[in-house]
Amino acid sequence: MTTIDELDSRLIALLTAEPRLGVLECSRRLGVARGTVQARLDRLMERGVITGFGPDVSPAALGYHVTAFVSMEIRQVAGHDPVADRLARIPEVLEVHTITGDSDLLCRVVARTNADLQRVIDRIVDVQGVLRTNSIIALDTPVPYRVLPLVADVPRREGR
Amino acid sequence: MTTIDELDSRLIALLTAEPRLGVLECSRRLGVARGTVQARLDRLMERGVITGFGPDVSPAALGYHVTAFVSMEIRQVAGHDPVADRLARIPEVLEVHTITGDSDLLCRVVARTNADLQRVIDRIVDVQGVLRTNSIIALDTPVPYRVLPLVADVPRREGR
DNA sequence: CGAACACTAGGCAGATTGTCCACTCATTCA
DNA sequence: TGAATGAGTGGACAATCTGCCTAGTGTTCG
Repeated sequence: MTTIDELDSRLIALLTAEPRLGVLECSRRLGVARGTVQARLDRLMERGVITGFGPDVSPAALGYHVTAFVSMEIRQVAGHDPVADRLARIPEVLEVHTITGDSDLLCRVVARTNADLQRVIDRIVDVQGVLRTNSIIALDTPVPYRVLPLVADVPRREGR
Repeated sequence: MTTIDELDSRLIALLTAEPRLGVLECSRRLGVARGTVQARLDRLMERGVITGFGPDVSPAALGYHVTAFVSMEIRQVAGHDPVADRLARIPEVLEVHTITGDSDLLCRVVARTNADLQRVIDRIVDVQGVLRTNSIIALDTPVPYRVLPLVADVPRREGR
């Protein structure tokens, strides 16, 4: 299994805090040679630990102030799920999971307003194979998505 | 409300596809002057549309192969929620939302294995104020988190 | 009309990148 | 033990990019 050491962890934390940092500046801050940082970064990406440096876009800043989790029951089919494909065509659907429990799929959607959410849900319900949906609105997000604590935790768990 | 035009959209899409691109290269690909790209980027960040360029870390690559959504009922308190604060101290808790519906909080957690998930849930249950939890495991994620379709959609909706 | 704004096109010095190299140190293993 | 391997260091190189500035051109709008 892939693991990371303390230097990797510090590097990721540093880049998370100040993503625009160059390799050279990172090496200075971490107190290691530039080549080392470069090699570490390359390896982290090769191993898939870091999947990219994509710009983080805030849906809220674009006017999508409503976030909701929509779980749904679908007509089960064998093999690859065509329902997920169709859901993927709805821009407001940001994420889709197949899940355990009473429902089959759980997706995260955003909308401009509550009224707009209705429109989005209607689109979801319209998707062929969707039998029933259940929506939960996220009122607030006291802990926004983050991975840093996990990254900081890994080298500790792996032993020094 | 903040909005973006087609050039912003293309810029974000380009950077999402190839995040390591520099401003100069972006300007070439988009067919505009470097200063324009620079100004657009600055504005997008000022307005909070782009919140950062943090490295995207894959929990799975670190050995956290299990993702679950844990909803919970909590002892309601007025004002700022101390339960969320305590949940935030658990590294495996990646995200916390307050929600509508039967439950009060919904959080996304990861764990190394199903057995490990039990440990994480135990930690959650141990949090003062948490009365009851309900876990749903994400078996598969046919649509991983994405914002691109939304970004591509905005300029269209805003009119040309 | 004039002001404000966004964009283009260019120039400049300084910093950074990608890519080499040679050397050291620790670990692994025949 | 001794050789091989992998990781890190420190330094060097040309090519490139960055931040910053100037000047000119359209557009929009009060």
